Amino acid sequence: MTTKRPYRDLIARLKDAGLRPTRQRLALAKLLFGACDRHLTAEQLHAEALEAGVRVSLATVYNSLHQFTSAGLLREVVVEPGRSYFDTNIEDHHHFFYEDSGSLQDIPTEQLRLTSLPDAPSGTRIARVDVTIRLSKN
Amino acid sequence: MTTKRPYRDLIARLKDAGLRPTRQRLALAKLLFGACDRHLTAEQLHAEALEAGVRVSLATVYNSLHQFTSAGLLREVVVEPGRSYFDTNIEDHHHFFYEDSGSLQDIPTEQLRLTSLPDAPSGTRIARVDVTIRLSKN
DNA sequence: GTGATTGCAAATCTTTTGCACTAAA
DNA sequence: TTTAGTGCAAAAGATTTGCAATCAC
Repeated sequence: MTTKRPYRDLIARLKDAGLRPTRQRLALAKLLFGACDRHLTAEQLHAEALEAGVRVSLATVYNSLHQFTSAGLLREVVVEPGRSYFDTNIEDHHHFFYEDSGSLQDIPTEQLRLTSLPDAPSGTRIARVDVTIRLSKN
Repeated sequence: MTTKRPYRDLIARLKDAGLRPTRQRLALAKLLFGACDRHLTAEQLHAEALEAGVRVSLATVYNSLHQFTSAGLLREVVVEPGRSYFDTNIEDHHHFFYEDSGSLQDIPTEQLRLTSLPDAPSGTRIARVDVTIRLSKN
């Protein structure tokens, strides 16, 4: 588990994305892509890294998250003023947002499919469609 | 145009919402609700107020926007990290977001209707569904 | 070696807050 | 009056940036 083995894929993944597999990027990538799909803020990822014994600065976490996003490894999700989430699921999908806890959850694709979309205004094209279902407590 | 006439409705509107029709709130309400539907940031509204010769502090603009939102006169829309828009259209509707200019535009209701939604997870109810179509330049 | 990456601290930007002052009822 | 509302300046958060030190290749 702590061998070099699990880094194999990650190194390739970073290289393919044009990013040098530095110690920090690898450690962050491992936390992000190691397990299931996740929705994390920079702050949260930074805390996880420190807990895992990875020395990395918050600035580098921000930089890495944006680099991963530009490279298409992550998706940035904005649902609250003043806070960005980074989603490891880059498939086409949508979100539940729990207003009370501020957490995000993927909506299974088959449960929400947009059948018809408006045309993009002339001179533009649709880059992405985000559906957020905001949930409050009963 | 600068008579007291146009304030009649606004005064009633604020009073109905449980807000004292102060000079600042009235002026802001006039800018917000005077014409067509708008999408404004606090900063933008503050600038407009100053241009219109209304002396009001940015803090009061923020306060008023949130009070209007709580009162159901406005809707807060979050599409970009670190910036909130306030939408004078409180009907059920969705948005185009122009990524290059950072501006919002309503999508005519009939052009995007969600036919099926997932059930709300137990213990929660759907407070709102936001669809944002992100547009980039061709 | 050399250019990319990192860490730190300072800067920036939006938004909120505390509190004395002012205005609406 | 009396209580809500306002303005200011300071504080708070999240994020970014500049630059010297460090690391990957």
